[in-house]
Amino acid sequence: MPYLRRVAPTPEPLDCRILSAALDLFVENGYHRVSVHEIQKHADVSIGSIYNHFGGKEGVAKALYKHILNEVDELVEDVSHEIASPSEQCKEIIRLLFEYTETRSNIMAFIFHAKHTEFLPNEPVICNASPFIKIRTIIQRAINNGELNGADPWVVSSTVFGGAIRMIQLRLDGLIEKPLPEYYDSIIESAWKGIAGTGGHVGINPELHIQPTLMI
Amino acid sequence: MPYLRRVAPTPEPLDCRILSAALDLFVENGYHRVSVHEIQKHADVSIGSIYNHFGGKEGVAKALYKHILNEVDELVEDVSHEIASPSEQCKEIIRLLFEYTETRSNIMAFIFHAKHTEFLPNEPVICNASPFIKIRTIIQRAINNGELNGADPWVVSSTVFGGAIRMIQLRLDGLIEKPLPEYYDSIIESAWKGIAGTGGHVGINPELHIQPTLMI
DNA sequence: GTCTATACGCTGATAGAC
DNA sequence: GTCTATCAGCGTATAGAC
Repeated sequence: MPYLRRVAPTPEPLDCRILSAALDLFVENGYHRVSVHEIQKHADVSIGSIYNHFGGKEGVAKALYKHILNEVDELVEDVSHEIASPSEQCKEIIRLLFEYTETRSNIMAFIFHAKHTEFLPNEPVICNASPFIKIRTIIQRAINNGELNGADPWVVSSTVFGGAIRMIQLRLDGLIEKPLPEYYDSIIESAWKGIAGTGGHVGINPELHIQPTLMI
Repeated sequence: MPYLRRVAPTPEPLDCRILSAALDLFVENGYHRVSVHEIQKHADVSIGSIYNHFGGKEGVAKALYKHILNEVDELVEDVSHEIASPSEQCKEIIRLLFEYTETRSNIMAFIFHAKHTEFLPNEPVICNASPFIKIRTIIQRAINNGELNGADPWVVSSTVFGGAIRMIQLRLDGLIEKPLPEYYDSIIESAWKGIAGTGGHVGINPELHIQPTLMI
């Protein structure tokens, strides 16, 4: 009777409980304000287990970081295989990131809000992680393609993803009140067509030089 | 003989030495990896002085934060008074931010890289600080003006500043190798005119649904 | 106001029973 | 492999002399 077996479901693996608790706590309070004891408490495991599995707090953060990066990497891979046009791949990635911001906000917060170099000193900056490199490759393909214009790749990728990432951060910070998917069409159109109105100047501004005055 | 007096110049005020040292250390190592002893050592003052002036490490961070936000606020104010067109104001602000990224990178890093809520729990998110609110007001004026199009203000401001902020972060992370001012014309043009090429689709992508697979 | 020496709590980490 | 009890060290903060 297989049905009965499901009355006592296999409990969630210990590793997952630890990582899940750590993610929540890190996002909520920041890495340094979370102690191993708190993780242990929230994950309902012993301290010893945490050290056995991950070697310590930094090990937990590292595993979490790798795990999440891997998921994002798969997301990019999936999109790459499902869609032919590089330009459309970018749009789909943005659409999915907007979706995740609503459904898995902690993961997005961990990616876009956490300052990883502060608690993972030996890791390269996140922009050099695999999925982000892949995204820049997609951009380059779109440029070669003619789907995106021939400006500097940094400028193109910043324009394509900068607005979306900005909105994700504003949403995570609680400033934007509506779910991001509602803005998807609009942000894509703005990035691709630009935001110049009908009444304004579209050129580069003239030579204006306000001297910097910062004191520190 | 006023000249002679300058042989022994008034030493830099103690407060400034502390804030300056703290800024460097916070940016280099992150707030939590910097101890009060290190600040004391680098600023060449005693621990007692730090506690007398700022009440502790968090007080130093808070003062630094306020000070820098104030400088940015003045920057926005200056631009507002020098330039009439809201749209041109945005461009000039971006130009200045690019300039600062080269000349005062620590300040930019403190603004755009530090996770303030982690060490200043009671402060509102930085996007709600005065200069950023003013910038959004400028955006709104440009929309009312017709200088920027009538999309949602969040979309417009994210498109206008998202690309620039992205480039600042990439530059601070060491990925972009050339000084940002070289990209200024290009990023402005991309944001205002969009980045669609001649050979590509400019429309919204069709209904594509890749299911989320993140596990945590 | 400035400094030195000191106290104390917290946190990451370990040892050892089960 | 899992757990509990305990340790050692660091880092904030203070007390008190000058």
